[in-house]
Amino acid sequence: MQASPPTNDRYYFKTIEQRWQQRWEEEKTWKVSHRAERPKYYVLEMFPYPSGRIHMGHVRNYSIGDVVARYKRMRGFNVLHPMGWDAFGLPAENAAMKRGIHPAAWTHDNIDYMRGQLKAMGLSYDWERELATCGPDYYRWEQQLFLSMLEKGLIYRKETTVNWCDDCQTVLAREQVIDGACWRCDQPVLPKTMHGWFFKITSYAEELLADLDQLTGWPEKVVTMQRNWIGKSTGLACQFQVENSDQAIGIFTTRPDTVFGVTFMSLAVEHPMIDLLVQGKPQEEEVRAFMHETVLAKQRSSLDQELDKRGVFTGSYCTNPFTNERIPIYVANFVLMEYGTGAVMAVPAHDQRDFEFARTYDLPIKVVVQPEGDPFDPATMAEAFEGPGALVNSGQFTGMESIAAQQAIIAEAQRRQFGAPHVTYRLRDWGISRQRYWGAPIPVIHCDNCGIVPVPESDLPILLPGADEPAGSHSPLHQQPDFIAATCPRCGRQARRETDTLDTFVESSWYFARYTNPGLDSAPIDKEAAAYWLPVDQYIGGVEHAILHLLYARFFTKMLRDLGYLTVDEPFTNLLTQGMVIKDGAKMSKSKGNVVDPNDLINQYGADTVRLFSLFAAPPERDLEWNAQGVEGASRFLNRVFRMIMSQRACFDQSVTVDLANLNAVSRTLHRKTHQTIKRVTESIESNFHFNTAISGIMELVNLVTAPTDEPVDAAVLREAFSTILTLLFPMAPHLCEELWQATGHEQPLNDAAWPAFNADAAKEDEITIVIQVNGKVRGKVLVAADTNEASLKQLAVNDEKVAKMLAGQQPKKIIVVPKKLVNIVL
RNA sequence: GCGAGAGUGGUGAAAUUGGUAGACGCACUGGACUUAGGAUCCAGCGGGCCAGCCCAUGGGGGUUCGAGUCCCCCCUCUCGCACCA
Repeated sequence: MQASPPTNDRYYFKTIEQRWQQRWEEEKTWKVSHRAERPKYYVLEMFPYPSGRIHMGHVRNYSIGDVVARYKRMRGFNVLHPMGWDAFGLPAENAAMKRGIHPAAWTHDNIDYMRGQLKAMGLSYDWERELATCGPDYYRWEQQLFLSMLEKGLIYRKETTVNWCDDCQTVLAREQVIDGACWRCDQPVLPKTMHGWFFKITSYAEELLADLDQLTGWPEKVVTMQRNWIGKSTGLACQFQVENSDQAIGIFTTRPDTVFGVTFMSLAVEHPMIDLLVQGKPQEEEVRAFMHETVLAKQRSSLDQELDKRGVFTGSYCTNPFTNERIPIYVANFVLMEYGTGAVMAVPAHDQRDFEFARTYDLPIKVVVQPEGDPFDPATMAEAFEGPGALVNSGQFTGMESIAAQQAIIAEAQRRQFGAPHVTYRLRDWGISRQRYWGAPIPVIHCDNCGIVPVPESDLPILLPGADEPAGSHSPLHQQPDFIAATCPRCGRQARRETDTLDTFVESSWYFARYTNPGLDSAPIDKEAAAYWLPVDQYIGGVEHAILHLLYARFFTKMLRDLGYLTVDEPFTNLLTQGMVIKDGAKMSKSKGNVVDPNDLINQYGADTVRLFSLFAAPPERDLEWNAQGVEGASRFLNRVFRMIMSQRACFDQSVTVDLANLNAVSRTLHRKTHQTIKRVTESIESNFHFNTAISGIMELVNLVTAPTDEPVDAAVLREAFSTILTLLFPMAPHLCEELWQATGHEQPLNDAAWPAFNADAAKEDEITIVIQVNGKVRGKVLVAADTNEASLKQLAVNDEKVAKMLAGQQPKKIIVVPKKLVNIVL
């Protein structure tokens, strides 16, 4: 290794950073194994999509993760810190089309470039674990997991109305539809009927909800969002017999206590029983016209505005099983087929939507829940009463309170066998079929004889055709006859290969488990390695993944546990959702034209400066306001550290230890501050990763060392201060600190050093400032020995010149002494 | 509408269990060193009358010897969900 001559006045970050990066690369400094004595720590940043080049959001995300990784290593942990690429997806296909190249080529070029950028940041990854989800060595195992899930009944195929993005020519999951538009291209989403594959995530709904309580290391906001997304409702499922028919309509309600107030029934326009109800009725034509019109209106309104409540009578009636009342059946535009049963028992007095509908069509309103106060008058009510109260007009349940009545009514329905307690979730099964090329092929074969036949495991992987030939086709698979042609594994006849590819969110749902042994060629997951490393101790990424990715990953973890691969229930013990990088009041983005390219910054200031700035400007969970001058500030600080240590490194020549008894005042103060800083920095990192305050603590120590003094500083104390500064700063600015560590004569790299030990005695102040207050207002300060007792403090306060003046001889009412803090005199 | 979070100097932000509000940085001002300084160093830096004091953590109440911190009401902003029966 070539050593550049150390100089006292110039911090050549380029030379320094290249030298250490090269050494880390050659020595594979961060290679880890699950066979180790030390306790494990798994820190993971959400892996990037290889879009071209890294942006400031990446810089921030990976700087935070790298500090955690390096800090934990210094604390003695065996740290797993991997990196890879979420490499399948639409942008590659779009870019490929635009440029006339293959998506694989585009993706791999981007990966190569971005890998170089990450290495230029000096991030401490175990690069031997790098994986790209578009590689057959990754998706082959995903295909195998698909087969296992299929076998277990966790995957099914059905025809549904899907969210179709015409621009992207593909289906979207419900989670990928934002305000009626595609999450990627922002174009309106259209309904389309087609066959698709689904993961039965709903069979884990209860566990996904219940285990949220375990996630105490997650931001409450994310837990709440997931809870709302899963959306559990409990209530009564109940049958309403259709008049003159052997059919019944099933309904679900969370308010069984209002069942005596039902005055009509509303069906979604998609409800399968409508045909039967209107057949031969005079209303048939009107109902069909309404259904048609409503379907069109729902498409046009792109879901973002509430429609007026409208509907038509079907001409049919059903019977309320509790009252035997005759209930007219309507079709209504506001009832959702996807939730509950698509049929609603309408209680206009106690549901605002039903109320509006009833007022529009002049339907009866019957009050059955009455809170204390004046009784409601259906004729004059301005809105529905949705709160609890005592039941009225409710037969045997009259007089009961809502909550008790709900239980009693459900019990009654059960006893009389027309209803039962029921739980409904908002969460729906995860549609995973995509009609695009650049994704993992779904490993099944369609046979006219045998139906859907899984591809035998020995035939895996089903390779994505053309991916390893630069000129290969990247048309959607349903347009590639060579791919489609297959023989049925069961009967041997000609059959068709499935042409859907998997949603890219499938890849990111289990990559963290694959990292524990990414090269394994006999199974998707190395059970031994996964048992050692998982769960991820600290996961770090953007809050935009609060629902989608994090819910899917949790689902996969539970599913992989049930398949025998994992032993944990939850994948991520602690979650840090970092804020956005903001410039000029808006998120940095190409479309806004306010991006700052990390490359330019690294070239101009060096990786350490860029890292330091992104850590110092704001705590990680908060948005980070971009500020060019702030980068200058970070750069200035590192230069100061460099000059400070290079100009005084002679103190490292002798190895004397700190001799507390013989220190002058300046040295004693520095020794104390050094230990106080260790405590402060450690606590800032440990409690909540507030690196901004950790860095300001180090800055204070540097300020003290460089402040002019009238006494010489003891060499051992100075050396201790310098070592401490370098060690504490190392996780944030590793290149500079390693360089200075070496320049001060250390043989072992700082990377292998331990976090400095805090000495409480050394940090203890022997003199403290006591604040003197009168009536809670600061009136003076006095410097006293730390062990001054309460009585003396009181005396000191009363004798204070200013206090004495205010007292003017009178006795204070009360004197409050807070040890080591203040004395408050109450007049 | 429902749910969650946040409002502190010119600015990014700090403030154990309630205990000196504004640490640290940026910007700014003055000075030193310099042919020069956008380098570096020293000093100042919430507001007002510039002494002593008063006013200041979105606004208004309250609890307390003492409130940025706890309680109640209101305002503003951000983010999620949104006809979920």
